[in-house]
Amino acid sequence: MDDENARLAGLLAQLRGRGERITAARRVVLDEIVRAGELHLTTEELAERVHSRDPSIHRSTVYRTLDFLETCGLIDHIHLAHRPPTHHLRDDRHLHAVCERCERTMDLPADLLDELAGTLARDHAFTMRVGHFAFSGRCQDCLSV
Amino acid sequence: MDDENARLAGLLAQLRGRGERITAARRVVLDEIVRAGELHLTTEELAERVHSRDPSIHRSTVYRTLDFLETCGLIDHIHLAHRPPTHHLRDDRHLHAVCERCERTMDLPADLLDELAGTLARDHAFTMRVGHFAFSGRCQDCLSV
DNA sequence: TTCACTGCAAATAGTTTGCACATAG
DNA sequence: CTATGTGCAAACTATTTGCAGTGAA
Repeated sequence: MDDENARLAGLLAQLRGRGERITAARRVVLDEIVRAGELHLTTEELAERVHSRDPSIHRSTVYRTLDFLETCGLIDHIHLAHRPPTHHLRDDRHLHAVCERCERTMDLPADLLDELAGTLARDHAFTMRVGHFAFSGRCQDCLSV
Repeated sequence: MDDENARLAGLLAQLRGRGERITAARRVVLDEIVRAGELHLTTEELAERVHSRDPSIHRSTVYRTLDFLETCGLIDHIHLAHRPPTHHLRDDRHLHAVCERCERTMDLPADLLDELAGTLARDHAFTMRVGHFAFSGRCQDCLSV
């Protein structure tokens, strides 16, 4: 996908613009996150993909790189149900709901939380970071079980 | 507190009513959860309190007991920010917001999510389990930092 | 008396860290 | 050249499990 290559190039440009170094690890990790798209990959899953592309990149480097990219504001992590956190580009703005029984994840429009975010800000002086946690509950199929 | 003793007695009665055994571990774990009230104790924190009251109760038993009590419907766990899950009585119905910077937890009324829960059920066939995750964001003091 | 519950030790999953070496700029 | 990033091994935190023995009903 040319689209993905362009996206990667843009992200690397952001790093360069901030005066950060571009290393093999950062390039490959970012690339895998771009390629993963709407998949929700955990750190271990990303590490595995990264490692299969470049076996010299150590798992601990992937952990450090993800921290770094998040600090730089390029990516975010999100908690889906009871598995380790997953990572995605920060500009992917949508919400998630996970069925606590079948573990199926569904994507939801980000504006569902707009009103609640407003209420929290107005009445409780709390600025919500939308989307950091998934909603937990039951999908239709699992409701009666 | 007589109130807390009564609450404990009621919970034990529920177990007995279901035909479950009442053991020392179950008694002490439930008692500590009742006494903890609005504190949000992790499994390890509970295990420590339980152990200091009865050193013969092993940490792994506390894990198993918490699972058991949740399966029975007496307690729930909730994810507050980036620490291990915390436990509370199921009939404690309120929401939480955690500041991602100072880690302070604030309690919020449960009805804040009523409308969203309705929308999810109506438009997305998803029945939300309210309160399983805390909101993440920034409290007023940390907003500008 | 019987079977569910528990203690213990060991295994597992996920993540972090110290340090010496490698490398981007 | 030099500070920053990385590999590696080891530590650490949270949790689970197999098994043999204990105790609630």
